Amino acid sequence: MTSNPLVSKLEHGATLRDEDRAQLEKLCEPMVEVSARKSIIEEGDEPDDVHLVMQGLGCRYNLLENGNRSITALLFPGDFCNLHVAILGQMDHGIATLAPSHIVKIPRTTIEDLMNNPRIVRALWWATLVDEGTMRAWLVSAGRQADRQMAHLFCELLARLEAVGLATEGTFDFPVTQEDLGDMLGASIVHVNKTLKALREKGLVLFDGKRVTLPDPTKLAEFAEFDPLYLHLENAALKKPSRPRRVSSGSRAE
Amino acid sequence: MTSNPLVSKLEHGATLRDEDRAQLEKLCEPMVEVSARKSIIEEGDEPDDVHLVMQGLGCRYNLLENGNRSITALLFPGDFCNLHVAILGQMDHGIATLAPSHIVKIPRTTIEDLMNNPRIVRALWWATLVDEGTMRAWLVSAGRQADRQMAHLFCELLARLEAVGLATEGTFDFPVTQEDLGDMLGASIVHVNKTLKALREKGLVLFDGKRVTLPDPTKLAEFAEFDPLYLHLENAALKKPSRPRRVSSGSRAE
DNA sequence: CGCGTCCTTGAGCTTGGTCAAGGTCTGTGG
DNA sequence: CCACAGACCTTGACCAAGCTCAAGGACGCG
Repeated sequence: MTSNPLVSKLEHGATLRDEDRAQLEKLCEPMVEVSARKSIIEEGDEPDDVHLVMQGLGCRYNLLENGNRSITALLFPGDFCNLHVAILGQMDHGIATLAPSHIVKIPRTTIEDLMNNPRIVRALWWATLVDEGTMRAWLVSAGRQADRQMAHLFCELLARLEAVGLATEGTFDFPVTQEDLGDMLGASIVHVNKTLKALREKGLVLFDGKRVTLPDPTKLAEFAEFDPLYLHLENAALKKPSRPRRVSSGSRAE
Repeated sequence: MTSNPLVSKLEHGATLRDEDRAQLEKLCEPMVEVSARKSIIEEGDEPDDVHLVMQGLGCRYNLLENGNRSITALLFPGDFCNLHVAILGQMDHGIATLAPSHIVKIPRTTIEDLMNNPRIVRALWWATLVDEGTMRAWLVSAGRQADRQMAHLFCELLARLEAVGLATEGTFDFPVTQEDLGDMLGASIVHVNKTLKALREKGLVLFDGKRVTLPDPTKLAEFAEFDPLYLHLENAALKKPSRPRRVSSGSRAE
């Protein structure tokens, strides 16, 4: 058993040996402390190092011309900010902290060394695909009403954080402002406030700006139409018994 | 010069040798013809083969419980449907055709062979990252008004299709219904119709269900706040001269 | 104690959804 | 060749979700 968030996350997607764990743990220092609401990488940057969140909470974001910020992903402990540094030049989005965090900067060459270990390559590829699935789920969710969308987000957070031991009994730390939440959902701060109130009155979500409590996760998942398949976790919270089948009249190729 | 869409796409992201091109071209047969609106892979499937679009138009989609379909990506010639088959088990989304298409099915083992060629691995990784950037751009776009969002989509299509020689002079084939367009934008069919009318009256977009004409791409890009950075193409259409800088009061780490 | 940041709520307006009706186009069978 | 059906497009009327503006309250920190 390890307390390293990178290792415990990757164990969900790949089979690692002790030597792999040691190699991964060696990556995770030295850590830099970054306070809340700091920019780490900006759109257009060409960073030399790969950044990894070890503690706290970061996000991917894009700024719009009207000054709005769109948050496209949350980065929890064990999540990489820019693993692709060696392939793409400029960043097409920014990275910032939402809460006080510990970040590691890993030189590009160290990452290239990792690529010689096929089990680690596989694990990192798995993590990338989960990130992609998560973004897809956000995109689908963005087309729905704000209350469902917000409920879906909280379900996802519970499932993700439970998988790395950061949530128990339907509660977890989530120190963000309502404005941050609005940037995640593409909603105004006023509407976030009213939506939170509605979910609270339904007994689905309690949130005080620091911590989230979900009194009845199953009921919340039903309300949100949440299905954790996209997280590709073995024993995900809120897992559905069976897959929904096609509704429309379309027919299958061949 | 090749007419193979996979090769000409990957040349934008990696440097290939003749032997690499030959190896890639060998993948691309035999092709299967699939008519429009057919399901190719469904959510929950565990496909054995990797599917690649060679001609036509496909999409990634998710079905919601109310029967709505959310299209999360468009698959043009040269795009893989499920390159990750070896890493993830179940599909967390479906793949379908929108237009009549030619599809290749590549056995998993052939893909594993490809992974021994580092230039091809790099090229495929680049393609995956571009897909990811594209999805991120859709997510950001989803938070904006339908007319801007639609304009953004048409700008993206122009840039992507120009890069593979499928668009000239601001016009390209795009045989989808307004309902399909609604599924891409998360908008109702009625609103799609009215939005198309508004863009037409502004002289920005002409679309007849088969073909798109953009009379003034620069003006459209300005309206859409389109920036092709996320496509990571060397000589992208509609490229902006400089990157926008941070507006908010946030400060940088360190 | 005072200021800044964040939360809360109401009022009015805009965007976009739903419903309904009719129009166009195309392929098929008489 | 025409009639018809089905799929898709178009438009108007009305309603609901969500945005902006505005004002005030709670809380924490220097």
